[in-house]
Amino acid sequence: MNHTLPPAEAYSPRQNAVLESALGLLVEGGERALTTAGVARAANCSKESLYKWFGDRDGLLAAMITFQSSKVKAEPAGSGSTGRGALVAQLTGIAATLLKVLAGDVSLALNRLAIGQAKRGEADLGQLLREHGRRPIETRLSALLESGRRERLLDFADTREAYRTLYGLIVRDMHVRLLLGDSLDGEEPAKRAAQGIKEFFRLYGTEENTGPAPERAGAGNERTG
Amino acid sequence: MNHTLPPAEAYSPRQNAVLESALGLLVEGGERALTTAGVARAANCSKESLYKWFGDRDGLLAAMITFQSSKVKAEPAGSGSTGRGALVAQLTGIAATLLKVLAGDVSLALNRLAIGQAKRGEADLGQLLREHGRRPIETRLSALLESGRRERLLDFADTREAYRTLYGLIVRDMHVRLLLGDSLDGEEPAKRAAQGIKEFFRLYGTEENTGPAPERAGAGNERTG
DNA sequence: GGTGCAGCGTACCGTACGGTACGGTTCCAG
DNA sequence: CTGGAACCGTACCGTACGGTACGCTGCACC
Repeated sequence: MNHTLPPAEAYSPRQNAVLESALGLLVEGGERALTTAGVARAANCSKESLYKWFGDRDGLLAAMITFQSSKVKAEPAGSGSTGRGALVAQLTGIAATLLKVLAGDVSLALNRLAIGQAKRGEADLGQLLREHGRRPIETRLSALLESGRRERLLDFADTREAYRTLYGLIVRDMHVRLLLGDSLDGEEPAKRAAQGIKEFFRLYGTEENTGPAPERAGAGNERTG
Repeated sequence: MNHTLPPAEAYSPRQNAVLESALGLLVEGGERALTTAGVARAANCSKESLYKWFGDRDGLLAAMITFQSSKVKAEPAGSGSTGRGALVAQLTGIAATLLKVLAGDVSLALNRLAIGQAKRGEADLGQLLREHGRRPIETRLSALLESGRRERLLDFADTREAYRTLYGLIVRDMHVRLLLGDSLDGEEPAKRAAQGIKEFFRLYGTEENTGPAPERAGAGNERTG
């Protein structure tokens, strides 16, 4: 009966439904709306069951994070094709997915929850969110970057550094802005992803692979004849 | 007696001291520690005075944000010298300052507070924080970028886009990581700022100003024979 | 049919917090 | 000296929330 770290195996269908209700409540009204009584009412279950299943309120929050991350998983691992085009396509796809996930209601709500909870030093939910939410993306992107390096399409020394730069080029300040309540006015995920990847190749592509020096001052005019 | 929007003029010295105490309390224990009774006790003032000065708890939070941002202001507007070296130096300086501010205890605590408060739609403190914390940086950096463009050192179409890319290259995912409770292990602000500016010039510098194609894979070893 | 278990709904408890009221003290103006 | 304003410290109030206990129902199993 260790509730301190949520189990890796999934919860029961009933518990999944409860967690779904809780997530909806969180998305709708923020942390203040996520009371135990509120969750019980929204999910048509008793508070006693909540405490039996998740230990206490913090356990419920942790379960919500693991549950949500388990839903996002399971992607099509990418085709085995090689070459610059394939690499760009895969990177762009992951980048667009990343942007869409980060901008999603549930992700934002959970990040707000974990960040609001975090204090100097202790950061229980934050670590959980990093482990379940960010590390998978990092490993996938890093693997792709390194495969690109093996193909001599990319050139970098430190994978982690390259990954972070790529992340910065893709996400920029969008995430924090959204977390603070700003709206992404017209930031198209796919377009941003493509642009970020293009810029990344200009920085870390091998000489013949920095891509067509893309539209600079003229956004939409002649393409370098 | 409109407490809804905090006054532009500074608060009285006594009130400043109270706000300072409140910030300390927030940094130390997070939002949960920031109770009206706790602030009153820490600042040796009465709750009644708190409510008289700041209206209610939200007014106190808003006052803390404006107060803190007012302390960060007042920087040496930059020398009037021109040329690529000066531009790089100024950009790097601002970038380093930005990183140091973002990683500061008080900034992190206030951002956590505003983010935790933010909900889908309503985001009272978030807007305040963006206005007082992020917009000044954006205007300063944007002005510098445009002056660089006038000098034909930089080449970009959309200032806001260029600014955001610059921001992404400098900050990357550091801010969110810190907000989630991660520690920046060995990320040197000055070094990161210089690296980010260098990369930005490789993307947006004019042809002769993309900088010396900097150390790529070989951080000290052979350069692409 | 009987028995036990899982779970729902509700009532309940203790505490913590936002906000208000009040008495006492200091300080300044007249 | 007197009046008042500002303010401190504390007590107080209502409410909301986390967590627990209890009675009831439905269901599986024997």
